[in-house]
Amino acid sequence: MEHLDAAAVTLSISAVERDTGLSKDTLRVWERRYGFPNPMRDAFGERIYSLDQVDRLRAIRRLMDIGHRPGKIIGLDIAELHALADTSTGSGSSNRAEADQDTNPDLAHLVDITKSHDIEELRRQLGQRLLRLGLARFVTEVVAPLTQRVGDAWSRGQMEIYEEHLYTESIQVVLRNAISTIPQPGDRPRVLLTTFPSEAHGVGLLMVEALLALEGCRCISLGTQTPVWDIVLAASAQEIDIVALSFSAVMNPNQVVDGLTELRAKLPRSIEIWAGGRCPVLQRRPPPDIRVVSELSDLTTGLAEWRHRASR
Amino acid sequence: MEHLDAAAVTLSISAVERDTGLSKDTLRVWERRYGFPNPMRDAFGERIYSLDQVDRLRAIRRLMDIGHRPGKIIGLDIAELHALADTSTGSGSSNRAEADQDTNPDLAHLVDITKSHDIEELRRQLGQRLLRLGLARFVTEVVAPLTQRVGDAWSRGQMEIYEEHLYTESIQVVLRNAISTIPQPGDRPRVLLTTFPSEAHGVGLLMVEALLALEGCRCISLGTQTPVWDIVLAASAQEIDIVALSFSAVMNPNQVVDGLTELRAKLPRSIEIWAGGRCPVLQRRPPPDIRVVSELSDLTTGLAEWRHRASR
DNA sequence: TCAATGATTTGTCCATGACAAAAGAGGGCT
DNA sequence: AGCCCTCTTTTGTCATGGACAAATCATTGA
Repeated sequence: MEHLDAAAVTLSISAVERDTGLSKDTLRVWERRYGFPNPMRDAFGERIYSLDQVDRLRAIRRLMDIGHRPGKIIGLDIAELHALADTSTGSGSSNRAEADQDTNPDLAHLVDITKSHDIEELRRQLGQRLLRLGLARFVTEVVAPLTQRVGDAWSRGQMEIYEEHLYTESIQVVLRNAISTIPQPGDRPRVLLTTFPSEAHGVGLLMVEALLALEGCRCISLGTQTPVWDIVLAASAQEIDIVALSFSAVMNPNQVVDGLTELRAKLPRSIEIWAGGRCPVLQRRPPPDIRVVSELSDLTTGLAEWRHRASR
Repeated sequence: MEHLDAAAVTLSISAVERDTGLSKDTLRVWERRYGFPNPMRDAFGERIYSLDQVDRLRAIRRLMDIGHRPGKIIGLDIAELHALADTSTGSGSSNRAEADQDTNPDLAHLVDITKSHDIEELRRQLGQRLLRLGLARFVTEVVAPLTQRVGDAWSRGQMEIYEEHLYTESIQVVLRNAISTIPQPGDRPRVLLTTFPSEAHGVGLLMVEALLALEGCRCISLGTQTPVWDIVLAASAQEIDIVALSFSAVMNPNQVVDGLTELRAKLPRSIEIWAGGRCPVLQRRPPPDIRVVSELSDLTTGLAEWRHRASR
């Protein structure tokens, strides 16, 4: 009778593929080239991976997502991987964000609540701040920096995936509720919100939707993961003025640039493309004829400019 | 629409894997054994599949989901496949669903609204039915069959992906709003809701959450795509009684079975696993010690049983 | 009619080789 | 510095073909 101890648990290669997102091919080729992972074999000669190795693989995956290369980090043990995650900041240590991190005890408090798994309390606290600050300030001063903190904590291995999911779900509940209370939906511009197929993170979209709806935009959200061609179809069917896309730090830079370029080519010039989020490549080499929204506050200025252009 | 490229479009093996749910290994071994699919090769000798073949593969996949075996049907052309799909009813249990499809003009009306792209109207109509029927009947009599219809229409190519996204988003808004108005959250059982990493569809979760919350369960949703090990961690941290998972028809059957078996092995026996959704493999070869929730109405009976057991 | 047994089908795994695309490293140039 | 053009290394994915357990079918005997 086996007990559920972590030591005895092993996974097949397809289970590891499912849990780490690394393809079977990649897992085998790493083993061949780097000697890691180094799975046992079962009675049939098939690979069986220990939980330790899967954890290490996940840590490696996270570091790769923020720009590290497998060959350099695959030899490190789990402690070294975590240490590396601590020193290498994923989302570029911008001065203001750093300051927020250090000086804002309220955010730290909210992160602590998240880690305490008391989601009722988290939602209560979020709701309280929403009421106190109003939706716009709540989004820019609480949700945005808090989400970044949670993302950072996750990429450093200080937070489990399920904790991040609980956080995301709570934010969604609060934001969606708030959005649905915004009285009269505006008319123009009509903004289509979505992400590319490899981007599953949807909180950024909700933040943008909240801010734009407050400013009197008509927001049409497709949720996450829409293929480029379907974005084009939707924009045309919905008579869209602006297509707004959100990119998290974990997205492949080339997919971002290629996708945006392709989208720009397929959309009529009259439709603007706004790209925002924590994805570094947007700052470093933004595609032409795309509006990069670095900060949430850029939304209002961008909107003012659009309205000015439209009124001519 | 611009059909400028329908004939010229080809897909790589990984694109076909994504679109059909058939693994690369399976695609290659079918080619080796049956001579189909029969992809062209590009300049580098890599397989490129025509849209025709992908359509045929999808049709084969659907027939397999209702019990046909690949060797018998892989030689049929697309017309024969469709004919076969029409004659062979999916597992016979679909009398009620079938009747719904044919007799319920209201559902057809809602599908038409979805395809007309008037999301304001769609939400209005949904809200109206919610008020008229109450949340429980709204979920079972409107959302569930409607979602199935939309899914069917999509898999038959009668609906664009973005239209399905618009539908999903509208349902989410309506359901989440309704859920948040359920007055007192119950205490027990504590139910954890989520999906496996390869399952991005979250509407099923919301339906279950609505029904269970109405019955006085405490629902903790992780949203979609949680790795198995994190489900285990979350279940323990949240003192969960029941883990409820949702599976759409497009999920790889083996991933479903393997994942469930693995989860069952890692969770303490005291925590139940409930698996529901339109995934055929759940009916045909359900893993042991898992409660398969075939119909939404099974939730109430299952809950009554759980409470009976718990009260002893 | 049903259960047990042998035959066939089918999906996944394995090992190894190959190669394009991405990322890094220089090297001149302004 | 910064930028653009090379060359080299790294890395993921694809290909081939062999193997085999598990699922399913077909057949036999009670």
